[in-house]
Amino acid sequence: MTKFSSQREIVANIICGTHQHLCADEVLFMAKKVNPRLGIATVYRNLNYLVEEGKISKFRDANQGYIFDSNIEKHYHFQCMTCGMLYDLPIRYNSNLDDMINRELQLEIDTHETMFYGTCKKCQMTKGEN
Amino acid sequence: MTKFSSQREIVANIICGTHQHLCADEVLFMAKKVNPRLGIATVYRNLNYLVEEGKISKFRDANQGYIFDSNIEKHYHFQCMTCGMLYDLPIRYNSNLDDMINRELQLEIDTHETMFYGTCKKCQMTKGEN
DNA sequence: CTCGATATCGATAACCATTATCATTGTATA
DNA sequence: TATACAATGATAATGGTTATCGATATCGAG
Repeated sequence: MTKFSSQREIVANIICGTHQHLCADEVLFMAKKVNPRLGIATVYRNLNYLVEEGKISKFRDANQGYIFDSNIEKHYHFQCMTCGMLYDLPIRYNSNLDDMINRELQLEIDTHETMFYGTCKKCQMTKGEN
Repeated sequence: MTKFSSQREIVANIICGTHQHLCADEVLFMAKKVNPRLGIATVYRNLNYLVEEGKISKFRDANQGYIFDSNIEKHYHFQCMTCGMLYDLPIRYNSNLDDMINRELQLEIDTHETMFYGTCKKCQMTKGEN
């Protein structure tokens, strides 16, 4: 039986109240502003609870560690290889791909994750200056 | 200036002579059969050299750590969430996606990586038995 | 309201994959 | 061969995540 805790509420509010992609350290940093005694273990615990409950998702980027995402709709990401910034891409999830592979290769496809890599607008301009 | 070493040759032969996806531990295990003194640092060093030289590629799966892949053609992967097995998918890389995003969102897209998740044929059958 | 069961916290140890260090060994060229 | 230096390999360090466990907080029963 799951009990209320202010720490869980803080973590949930941080990750759900933002449309950014946050790593555990960033969540900890923000959580400490509300409750400075809150620790990294509590952050991971509650982020993983939220993932299990399907309220947020997590994925990996080009670097080490997990990125936590309050957007649980299936969607695609872009990461700038110069500054590391992560963006959601405003293109629709192609579920036809899953169906097609399911049908043609007899695999049970649940989902797919796609990460686009390249250079963001800001870094394209900065490059030109050098 | 890069010099010959038998260890580098062993690692290169293992990863290039297979069509599997190998993690560093697996490469070490196979390399030790040829030269038992070969260490994990040498495995990583030489795998990363090969990646830098563009002779192999590396990516992440659902678990921790890197997967090294001798197939440097852009292609898609499938991972069975039951047994963890990784497969190349026999569908062509959709470079139109990169071009489309490049054009419509003014991002400089170099590439994209897609991982499909689901259940492989073998595990579909095993599931039915329970 | 108080008590007791137990879920949660949080400091920190443990873990695991990867990378860095550095004395030793191997390679190649003058 | 002698010399320069690239590469090795044992191991320490690193960094992110998870496990441990005594202390604390929550909540339902009485």
